[in-house]
Amino acid sequence: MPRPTRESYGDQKPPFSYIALTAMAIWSSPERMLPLSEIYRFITDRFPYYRRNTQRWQNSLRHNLSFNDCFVKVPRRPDRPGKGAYWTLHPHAFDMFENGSLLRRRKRFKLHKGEKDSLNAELTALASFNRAFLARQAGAPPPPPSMPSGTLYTPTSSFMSRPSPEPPEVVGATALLPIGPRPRRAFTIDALLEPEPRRSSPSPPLIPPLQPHCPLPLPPPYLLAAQRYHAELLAGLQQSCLPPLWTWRDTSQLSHYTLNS
DNA sequence: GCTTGTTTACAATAAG
DNA sequence: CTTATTGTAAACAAGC
Repeated sequence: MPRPTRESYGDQKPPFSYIALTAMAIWSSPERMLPLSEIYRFITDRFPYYRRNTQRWQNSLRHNLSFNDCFVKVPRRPDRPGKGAYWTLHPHAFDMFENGSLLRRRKRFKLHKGEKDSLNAELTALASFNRAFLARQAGAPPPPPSMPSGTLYTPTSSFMSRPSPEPPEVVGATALLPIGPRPRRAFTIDALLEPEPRRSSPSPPLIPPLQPHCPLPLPPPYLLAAQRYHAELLAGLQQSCLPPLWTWRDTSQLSHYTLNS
């Protein structure tokens, strides 16, 4: 645990809003996304002021996470078990802070209803996708490595067996992007298990993941599919985010930030 | 019971 | 002064 130095704000309240503090935490992480507990830890590690009255400010921070559209809750990958979801920044929310001042935003970032709906549909589809994989993992033994990559997923778990008009091999994606301009592959396990995302038109190359999680024993196909989805999501987020918004000015204490121009 | 997350309500403060 | 943004409290649900 870092000790406060005379360079830090010490016990004084840092001149950053909760939104700014949360954005710093998210942005400082390698994957640009953090669970809630890690956001807490980032703040308490660097700003001693927030080591007291934790109930109060953490409630406020959670309020900000839910209330502000600039924060996006991303479901955990099935191979990353843990509590709570990951929080990241919306790709369109990076001009919130004007001229390097993290003290107050230029304007509130607010999504229109259509954008919000399609984003929520996509994220709930991802959550359903993850749950389906977990259910399959728990119910049936992991698929043999010889499983053909085009194998359709037949839902067997209880939560998938609700009466539904759509084909059963579509996992929770019935409402995926009914409106909205972003084209994306059909969110079926079949589509995600394909070796390469086929793109009808040449699209800009995706930014490679910062930390490719690819252990030597190759994970089963459904894990690859989930990883690919998250990689695409992350790449999409990063395309409008690079280069990093701010850097540390004091690397020993990490309490002062400067915004890159 | 605790953590995470959502939501409403209202006070406080900065910005225009 | 008016409005927009931020901070705080609180009720509540879901999941572990």
